[in-house]
Amino acid sequence: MMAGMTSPDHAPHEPLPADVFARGCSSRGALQHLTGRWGALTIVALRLADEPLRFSEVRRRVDGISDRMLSQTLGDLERDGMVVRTVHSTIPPHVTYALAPLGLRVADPLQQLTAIIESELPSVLEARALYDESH
Amino acid sequence: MMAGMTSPDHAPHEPLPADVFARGCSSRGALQHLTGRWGALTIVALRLADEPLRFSEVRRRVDGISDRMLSQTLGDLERDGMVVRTVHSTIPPHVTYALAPLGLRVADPLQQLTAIIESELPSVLEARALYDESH
DNA sequence: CCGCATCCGCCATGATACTG
DNA sequence: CAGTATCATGGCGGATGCGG
Repeated sequence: MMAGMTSPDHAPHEPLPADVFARGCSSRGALQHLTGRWGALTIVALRLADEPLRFSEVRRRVDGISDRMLSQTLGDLERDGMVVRTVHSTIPPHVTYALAPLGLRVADPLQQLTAIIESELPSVLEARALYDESH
Repeated sequence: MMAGMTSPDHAPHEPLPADVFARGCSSRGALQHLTGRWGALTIVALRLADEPLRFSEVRRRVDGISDRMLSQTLGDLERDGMVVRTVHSTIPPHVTYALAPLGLRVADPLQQLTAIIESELPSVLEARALYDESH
């Protein structure tokens, strides 16, 4: 029994069990991996690169991420089918990460989101200044 | 595009465009408020409601959120200009939250993201099962 | 060297209780 | 009803070390 809002789900074809608003739904976990501190930036970095990136290249693009968090983030995303990890048997060995088809789909809204935030940052800063004045 | 390309040498106070990939950029904070644990769900809940919601209504829709986190999340979003808080001087007192224009813009990609995750949850679960088999 | 696992300090989170 | 205050905890992230 899922607690949560009763969404106006009038899907005539098939039931949609997934509900990100439901506390126990697995989609929450998947969303968290994408919207967590580093998930979105990692996905968008891979999207903007438009080619497989090595571990250190992702780390360089996602400024400030630690090895540990990058490793964990990529692992979570790979497990969820968002990222494909490829080991190249060369010398020295060489591992690349690329977006899986599913990762490419979620990358689209994530990139839109980062683009909006970047372009609207002045508005955000202005709103913060106003807010801080009266609080 | 400039995203991800933190030029190695540049003037420190140059009016550079916002870059979510840069460690110190304020846009990181704004992104974090939106992609944090509760930010996206709160925004999308307000978007789906399509009308101002009371504190307790948001809490009911965003299943599992605590008073403390909802208060903090709404406060952060209000400060960033994403949400408008309105106090109605009635008895009992009545406070509603609605999306500001900027919040409405970011709600669009966020809602797309949640929709993709919900519809693709079976793929995610299948990917996880495959991953867990070989790890 | 690159990728990733372990130890540990710290902050965000959450449960509970209290206030306007 | 709409929050705020206090305290306990777990996840985050840095430093370090190991394995390929």
